[in-house]
Amino acid sequence: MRIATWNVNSIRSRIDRVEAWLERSDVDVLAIQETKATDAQFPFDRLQALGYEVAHHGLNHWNGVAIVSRVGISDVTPSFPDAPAWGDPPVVEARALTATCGGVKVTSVYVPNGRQIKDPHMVYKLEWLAQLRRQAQLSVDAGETAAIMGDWNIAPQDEDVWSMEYYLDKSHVSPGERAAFQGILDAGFVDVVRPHTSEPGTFTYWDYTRLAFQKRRGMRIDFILGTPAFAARVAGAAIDREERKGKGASDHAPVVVQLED
DNA sequence: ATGGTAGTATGACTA
Repeated sequence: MRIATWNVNSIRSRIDRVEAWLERSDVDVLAIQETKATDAQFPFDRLQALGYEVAHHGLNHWNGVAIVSRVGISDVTPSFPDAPAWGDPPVVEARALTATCGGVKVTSVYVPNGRQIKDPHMVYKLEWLAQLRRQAQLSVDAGETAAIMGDWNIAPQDEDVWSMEYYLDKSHVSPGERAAFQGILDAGFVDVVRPHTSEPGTFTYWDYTRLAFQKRRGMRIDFILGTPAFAARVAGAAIDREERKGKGASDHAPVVVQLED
């Protein structure tokens, strides 16, 4: 079974690319982030025509997460217990979606950006991750075959950004964010992709501006974290940076894991 | 040089 995650930055503007990528990548399950759509706007028919079942959680034109699967999809659950709210009035945003696909409990996450070190959105980000950690701990303790995958908006290690000097005092690399990410690992989850993609300069995201992709100025912020039961089945992993190339690309590349049966 | 580009309910905000 092949399982992947991809921040597509709008499913409506990216649907041709997503369709083409699903056809050539041969993935069975894809967790999508930033659909930027409501259910009414989501192109369910296009993905269903390729043989995938689709679960989507989108409230408006911001955020939005989905899971598409051709190995079955059940127990679909939007968000997670005690997820904090954001905005005025405060709303629990569409940033997480869980479903069971082919015997694996998959959670698609779009972690809040944080914006700046001293920004209310950073407080929201850290609280969101603290609550996610609680769920992660329950999942590990229950012995589940589960993965939390998506855009974490955190570069956990210095080598996960093209320049620490550039990111000094910016979000994504701060001690607080890294501690929050480490919290998920401390709960027992494992980064199952890094061991297979350890080459220096391996990133999953490149800013649209300043020719960042061409200059190889990226960040590794998209991760597939699995429970020990999930990690034990991982046979390989890859980051499809080819998908970042050309006109109409998302600013994120898909991340893929191969699971043994 | 708070620029650049891409997305959206687009002349305003998010990433």
